[in-house]
Amino acid sequence: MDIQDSLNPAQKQAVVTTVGPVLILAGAGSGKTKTLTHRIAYLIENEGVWPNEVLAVTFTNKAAREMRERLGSLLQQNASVRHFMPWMGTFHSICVRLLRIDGSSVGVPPNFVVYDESDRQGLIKQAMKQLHITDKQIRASAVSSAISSAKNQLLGPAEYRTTAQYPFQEQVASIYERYEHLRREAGALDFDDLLLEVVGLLRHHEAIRNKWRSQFRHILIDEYQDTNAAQYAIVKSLVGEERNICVVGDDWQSIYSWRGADFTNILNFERDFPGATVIKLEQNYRSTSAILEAAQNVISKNTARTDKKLWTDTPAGLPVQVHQVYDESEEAQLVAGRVGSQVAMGARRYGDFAVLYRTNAQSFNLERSFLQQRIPYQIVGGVRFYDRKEIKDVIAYLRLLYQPNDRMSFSRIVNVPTRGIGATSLEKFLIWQGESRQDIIGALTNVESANGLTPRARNALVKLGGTLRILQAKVLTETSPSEIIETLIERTGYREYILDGTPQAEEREANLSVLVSDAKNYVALPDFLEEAALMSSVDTAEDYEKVTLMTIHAAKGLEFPVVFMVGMEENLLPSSRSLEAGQAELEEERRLCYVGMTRAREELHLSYAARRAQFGDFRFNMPSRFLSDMGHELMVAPSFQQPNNDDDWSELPDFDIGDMVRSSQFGSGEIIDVDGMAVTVVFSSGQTKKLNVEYARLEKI
DNA sequence: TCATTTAACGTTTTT
DNA sequence: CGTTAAATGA
Repeated sequence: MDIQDSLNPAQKQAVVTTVGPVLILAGAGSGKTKTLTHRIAYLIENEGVWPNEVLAVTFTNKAAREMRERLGSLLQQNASVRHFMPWMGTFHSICVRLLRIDGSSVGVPPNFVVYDESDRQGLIKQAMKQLHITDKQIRASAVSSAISSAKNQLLGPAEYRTTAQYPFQEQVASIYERYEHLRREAGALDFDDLLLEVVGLLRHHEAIRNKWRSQFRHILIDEYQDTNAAQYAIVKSLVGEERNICVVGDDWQSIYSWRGADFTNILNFERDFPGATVIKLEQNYRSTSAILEAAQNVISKNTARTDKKLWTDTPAGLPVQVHQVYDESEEAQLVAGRVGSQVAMGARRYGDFAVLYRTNAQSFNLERSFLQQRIPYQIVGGVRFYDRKEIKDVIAYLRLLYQPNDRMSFSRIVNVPTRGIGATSLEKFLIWQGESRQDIIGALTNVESANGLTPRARNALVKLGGTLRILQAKVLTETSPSEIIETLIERTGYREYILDGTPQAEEREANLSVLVSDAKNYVALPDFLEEAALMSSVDTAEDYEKVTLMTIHAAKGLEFPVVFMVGMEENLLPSSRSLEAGQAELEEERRLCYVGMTRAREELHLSYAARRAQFGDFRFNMPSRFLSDMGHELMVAPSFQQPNNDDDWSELPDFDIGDMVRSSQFGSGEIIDVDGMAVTVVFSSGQTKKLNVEYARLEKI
């Protein structure tokens, strides 16, 4: 089979135009991934390009994995099979690889570790503490996003200070400075540093830049509308004299400007790379024309955009359906009910459905209804597997073994499991360790010579040091990651620590087993650590037997036969923040709405509630303006009946003293006190808990 | 000085 | 319900 066979003319052109800059404006559902993979296959098969001369950048690890698989089967069908692959991955993972090789030129240690958002905020809190800035007045998360956007604009602490105007920015400048100092000491890089250091590497080291330029003879960038200034700088540096750069994107689907993404990068591509071939993919293969038309009506209200006209030759299909409901729990019931009946009729499988929402908080009610109606579901995003406490603990141990200057990780695990080392002892130890010019593990084993520590703390530290030293030896002899983890869990007493007799113990242990089997996929510890840090919450494997629940952001690039978009209300979509912020932000919300709608292949349902519990009380939001933008071809489903009781708590069962209840967490018990939302329950296990009926899923029995 | 108990809080979107 | 920070007790 020829690589070009299944392609339409525009796609074919995108595949065979292999010389010079190429801009592919790919509308939603226009076969973008297919085109990209075919292009790579074509380069390798027909143009004699070696796989390792190709650099393909994707937006998520999942997209990279998918592309790798597709490319594998594409190349296998053809004569010559090469068992190695192009460089594929997110900007972040590519940068990790470059820095492992050449990072020493810009002062990045070869064994650096990657800090995620919560690590970064932890370090910011430490920096603030050292500067005696209370985290009451400035939130660490605010500092974090300020630092992040500074880094995304390629501003170091000094440059940032010169731009500071307000007292807040002055303070951030100091924290930023301190943070960078601590981060360097720990041998760690945060997400933004990965990009920033590579920018510096390529800018200031001509030989290295030229090396990579001649290595990557063909560069492909997916989701180019979501690149930020740092990523843009990397692209510009890597493109060599041949200028074989191909970017794919859709300004209509730019939804990450709050993260520093700048879709003018795609609008300026022709200016940056003169003589570029521009190819528009406008035929949509995904959605029915009813869905496509409604989506097009929404997006066309934006002013800052390119002109495109998506078309399809598929039939109109069912009209887009709008459902008005009374409140969020009725909304959830409606969705779950629809899913349940369609599956019961045999018309669909659970995996055919996706429910999309603006904020993660909205998943709660949906989950409850799905549980009640016994419909299997999976949440994509939300809490990452690698964000669970037991997992982060083990990762912290591993990081410390690999990078024994990582104070953050050390502080996390020094008293986990409990060893009798509290805040005071830790601080004393760290001060001494800092002065003694040894790394943490070395300092632990020599801690006898430290003074000021209580004998109890000293003994505990020595013992910990011994254990870590043994484990560290295993890292150096390149024992497999899974083996290291297993030894670690035993030797540190971590297994005993999580088996504390509570009902969650089993789940925690199961999570550790998953971690061990995950680790079996990696030969060396650094590879595993990198994956753990860069694995995003949307990178979870899909399950075809479950309904998918996720944010609209997380749904980008996916498609489903039936999509429900819930919470189509003013102040939610568009969000209240965007309404306050202004026109540009509102246009981004509109794009977000467009992205959500175009995920649907056959059926699209939109719902809005008259009343919604938001920010602690009840809001009465207007239907989203995007609904009226969609045109008149919508089917408005029968409106809700106002529940006959006007009690605010109608969905929550009434609880009285003496009632028997069941909790998924604590088992069954008896209510002994009721105080507004707070209910005191004595459980059969003997423990007494004060629970909030709004959050605890208490079931009356 | 450390560990356990109690109170307060939760709302964008994420590599 | 989870997590986190303060308060309390050993």
